[in-house]
Amino acid sequence: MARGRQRRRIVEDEDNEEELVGQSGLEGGVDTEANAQPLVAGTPERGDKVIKRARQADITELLGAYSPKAAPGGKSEAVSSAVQEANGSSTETGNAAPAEDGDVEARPSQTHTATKRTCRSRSAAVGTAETSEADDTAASGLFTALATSDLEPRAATTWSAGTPVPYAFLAAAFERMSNTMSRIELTQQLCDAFRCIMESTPEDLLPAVYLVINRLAPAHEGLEIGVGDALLLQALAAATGRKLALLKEQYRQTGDLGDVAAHSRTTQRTMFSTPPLTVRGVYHEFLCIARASGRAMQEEKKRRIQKLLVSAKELEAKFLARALQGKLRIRLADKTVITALAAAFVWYGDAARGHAPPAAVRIESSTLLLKRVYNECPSWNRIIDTLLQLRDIDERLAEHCRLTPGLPVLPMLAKPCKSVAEVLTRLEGVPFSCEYKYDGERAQIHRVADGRFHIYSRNCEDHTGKYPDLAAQLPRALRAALADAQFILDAEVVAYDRDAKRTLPFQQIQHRARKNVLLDDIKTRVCLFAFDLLYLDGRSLTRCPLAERRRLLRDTFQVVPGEFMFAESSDLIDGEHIQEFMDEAMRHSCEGLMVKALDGAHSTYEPANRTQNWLKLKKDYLSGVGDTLDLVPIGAYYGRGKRVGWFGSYLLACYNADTETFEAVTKVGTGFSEEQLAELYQQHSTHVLEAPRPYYAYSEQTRPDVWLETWQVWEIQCADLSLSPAYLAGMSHVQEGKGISVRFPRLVRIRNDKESEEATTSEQLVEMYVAQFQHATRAEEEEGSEAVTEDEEGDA
DNA sequence: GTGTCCAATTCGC
DNA sequence: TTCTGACACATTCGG
DNA sequence: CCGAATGTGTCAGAAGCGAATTGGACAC
Repeated sequence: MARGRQRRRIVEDEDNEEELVGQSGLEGGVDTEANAQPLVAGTPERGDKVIKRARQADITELLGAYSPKAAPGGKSEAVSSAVQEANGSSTETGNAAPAEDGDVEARPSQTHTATKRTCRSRSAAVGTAETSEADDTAASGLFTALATSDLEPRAATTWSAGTPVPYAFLAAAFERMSNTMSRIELTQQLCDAFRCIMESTPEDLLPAVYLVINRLAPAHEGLEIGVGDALLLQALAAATGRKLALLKEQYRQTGDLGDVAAHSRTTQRTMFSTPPLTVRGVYHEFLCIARASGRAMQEEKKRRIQKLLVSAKELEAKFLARALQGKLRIRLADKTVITALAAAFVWYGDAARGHAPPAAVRIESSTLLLKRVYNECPSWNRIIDTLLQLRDIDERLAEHCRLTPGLPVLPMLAKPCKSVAEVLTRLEGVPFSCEYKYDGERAQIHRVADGRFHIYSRNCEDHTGKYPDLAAQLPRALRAALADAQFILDAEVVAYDRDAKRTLPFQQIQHRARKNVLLDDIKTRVCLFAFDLLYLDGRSLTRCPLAERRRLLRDTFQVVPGEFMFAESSDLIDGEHIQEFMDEAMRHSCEGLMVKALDGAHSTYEPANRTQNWLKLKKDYLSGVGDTLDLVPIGAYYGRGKRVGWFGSYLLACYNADTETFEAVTKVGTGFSEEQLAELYQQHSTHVLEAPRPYYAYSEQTRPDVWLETWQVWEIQCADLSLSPAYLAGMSHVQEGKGISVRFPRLVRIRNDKESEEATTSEQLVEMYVAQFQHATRAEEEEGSEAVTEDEEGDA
């Protein structure tokens, strides 16, 4: 299985199928034996990665300074330890008032973990030992609501225990959820649905969870549905016998393929009846669709979708279509699922033991535990498997689903900041560090037991095959004493010019093939800029402070110029220096800065959370600093989903004064308020053209749904200018056959003071494009040979 | 059969 | 990646 | 002192460019 994991679809499918099908009970058999095994063995699945107890003790000691506050009394040992564990990350000192027995529910904010603190009054929070902190999901209202329910799972199910859960049950739940506005209610509904399933047919829980989050398998397995609008519409046409063009038109009007499918369904009702769809059946069918490959793959996918749709009732068809399109639109994602699942398991466990309704506090601590576990082990297969056997959420879950090299961790993300001042207020009174934010690709690098490396992308996709050069370079970066170390490293891969000793633009790295790259074929070299260490030889470091992680990082690795370097960083104090450092970063072709809490309880690694702890500062966030263009809308596209009835995006052009043409530069679909969107639709509807003006320059790939007159000018903010095969602005002026476009366009405002001929010109665009590179070049000249600095070089 | 091109899809930012 | 909007919660303000 | 107003964080769901990949269609 370990072998199979690093390859993709075709060959490994056999293995995967067994794994998925087995665990989800899709083959009918409940398969408990296979499932029971890992629990006993201590480490599910890849059994060889047992973490040594002794090592674990080390880390506990290391974390001693951040010891948990007292857990609330009167709780089961298991839950207490869960709370302790979770609390470990957030309490700076042990001086919080000891929790008393009694009505814990009344003051949940004291007992739950504040893995992330609220930012507003950090100084105050420090002063009061942070007892008033609230977690993101620590809405007492939420947990109280989840703890009160009169659901009788058995009575609420329409199917008998042990039989497959009908897909209609899920579809009905989806429909209900997409109509409830309140998040609390929504979570409650999801919780109820999960409870019904696990009380009656627990083996359907895993496929149900996958259908809810609309994924097929853990991200690193790389299983994708591979169905887009086009194919789906074809299948729909075939299943209902309606004209493709008609369906397309309907899609345009409703913006929702689900509605189209549901509607088509009713018009073409049954000639013969098919067996009802089941949750496991639909999930299994999705798997098959995802795995279809080779000759006539599209046909097969289409056939299977068709089959599903034919068997589907109205609501079922709606959500099947949405699921296949990847837009379930039930207003919930991972975090909500975690909360609902945690609550459901508390109820489930209590039901088994004949307890009274669960207390809000226990649901809260279970949610935090589950969240933590999911962060470090994002595999629902593994988690649900374990939970079903434990029939409870407690520390044993964390034991079985822990950080393991070979299983990617959700990466920590940063919050955008609009100014240096904002950074300072957010990090007031906390030591912090600034790092260059390199313009490359995030990489999480794992060294597993057999000494090999696995490289994962920001989305936990396996990119090992994309960077064989990194795997070859890495051993040189490990210090001799730690040559065999297992680790998980967080870093940025950046295209690098070794002769000039400088980083290259993002477009270079984007150019690399995605899989099966051979060392000899590599043209663009790559340098790794490491900035964090999450795991080292059996120890999870995610709850160490950044200063500590960074120390370990530098103790473990050494700089190899041009191959492995540490992200340039500086532990500064005031805003003045931040600005200076930012300018310096820009001169080194970086995107900006990352600012991170360095020490204390708030500097831990919080996977997947955009916390205050990591802030990102980019020049184009800063108002009036980044590149701004004045462009003219010349076309528009119909909106979908939320944007039905309006234009969802517009095609924008610059003005070529020489040829007196408007040349398409980019589309823009973000930056406007809903109100603005509605207004713009109104306004531009009255300026629609039958056909494009002869002086519009565009390529077929960007042909809009409607053409517009040139009567407005919009100010557009962007991050960079890029060379484009799809846009004709400044065509061939910089590179033969390429035009100029922009990265991350968004609307800033409407320039009512400008005529369309006063828009940014093609010439100006070319100048701006060229200027981008002069910055870096000039910086290099000024700094001489020291263009690349490594503060660690002498250290190596 | 083989090669070439296009359209659709996914995924990086 | 970018952005906005809705919700839930916590704090502050005002009668 | 309590309710209203305000501020903040989280989450979901709109939307962008460019590149690689892959199947299908078509020419040779």
